Amino acid sequence: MPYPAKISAASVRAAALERLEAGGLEALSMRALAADLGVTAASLYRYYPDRAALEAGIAEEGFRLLHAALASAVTSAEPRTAAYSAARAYLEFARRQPALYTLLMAAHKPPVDAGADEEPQAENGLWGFVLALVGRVTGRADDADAAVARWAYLHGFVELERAGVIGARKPWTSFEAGLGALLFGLVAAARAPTP
Amino acid sequence: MPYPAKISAASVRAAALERLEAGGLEALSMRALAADLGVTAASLYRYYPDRAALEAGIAEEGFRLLHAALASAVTSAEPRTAAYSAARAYLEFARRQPALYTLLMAAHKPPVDAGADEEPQAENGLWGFVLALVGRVTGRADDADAAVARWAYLHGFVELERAGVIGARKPWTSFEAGLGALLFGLVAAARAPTP
DNA sequence: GTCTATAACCCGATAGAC
DNA sequence: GTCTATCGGGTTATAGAC
Repeated sequence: MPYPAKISAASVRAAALERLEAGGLEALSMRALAADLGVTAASLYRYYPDRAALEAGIAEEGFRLLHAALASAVTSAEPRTAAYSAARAYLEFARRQPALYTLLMAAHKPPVDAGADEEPQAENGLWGFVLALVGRVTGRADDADAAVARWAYLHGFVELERAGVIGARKPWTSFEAGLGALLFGLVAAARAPTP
Repeated sequence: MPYPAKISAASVRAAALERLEAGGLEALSMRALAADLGVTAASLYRYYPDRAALEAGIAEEGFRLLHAALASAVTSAEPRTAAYSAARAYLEFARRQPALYTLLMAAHKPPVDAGADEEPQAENGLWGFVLALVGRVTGRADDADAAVARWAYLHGFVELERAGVIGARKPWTSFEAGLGALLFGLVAAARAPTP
């Protein structure tokens, strides 16, 4: 007689996020997740048809969380200050939720399929935010090259730190120094259309 | 009567590299690897006590391969040209052997253990090479910050491309542009000890 | 040194009762 | 909507015969 449902799509996602934070991505199995929720694995399939769908749902929520974290970190109207704040927030997000971050980065793997653009909405919103942020620094709107470069730097730093490459050398100072150098160079490149 | 050994540590590693290239990291199971070699899984344990040891052996070899690829790509004595060549070679290595590259980056996870530095030799050699390469551009020897920043950018670009983030936007132009901007900024920062 | 056989786990997913 | 039971697959690793 369990008439009021014990779980919901939202509660499944929430439990999945917790488990992800705690035990990493590979610890997220349908069985274990169901156990956390006090149900059996079979029940989950009422809310998500398979594991891939569940991961997609988590990623969608993760992109929203990341977007919100970046947006709320930007308190200054000065472009460069804003870019720094957002970069630190990005790094912190990845540090605090490493498994979720990994899932986000692996989320849009499905490379082609068809022509229809069915990218997750939350991700598009995030990309637009980053694009605008960088554009205000370089003075060029829609400067995708610059935005990609910045993102690559941030992502690479996150992963190197995670891999243990940093730490032994110099953790924090490298981040600020490299970010400063990259922004400096991007601004210079935007002003002089380069060789 | 199989007296001459069918396999060896080296042949195991070689087969593992092939399989890695073909089927990705998760396709590298002791069973499948043994099947490739024409033996049973149990035989592998004569040469590597467990899976972790095998992966470590592969990683060691992978670092040597990467180091060799970078070194042979540097044909110019001009620092900036050399840095560009090495960067392209790095990107190409990651593109051609994606699974091996992933394994390399995940290889030194074992974070602490004890005080003794038991890092793989091949990796230290690689780091020294990169450090010298970047140092010649910035004019500062042992500029770890700059080397880390450059590495982070390269690694991040590799991973973003792999994740499908690039491609849809702008693949190649972003790489060169961002790398140029980063190097420009690093040189500038090295000359003026910064704010 | 390689083999067979097997222990002891893990996983995703489904059918059908309640 | 949740359950039990189960199918069918995967994995690392070991014991002991040859």
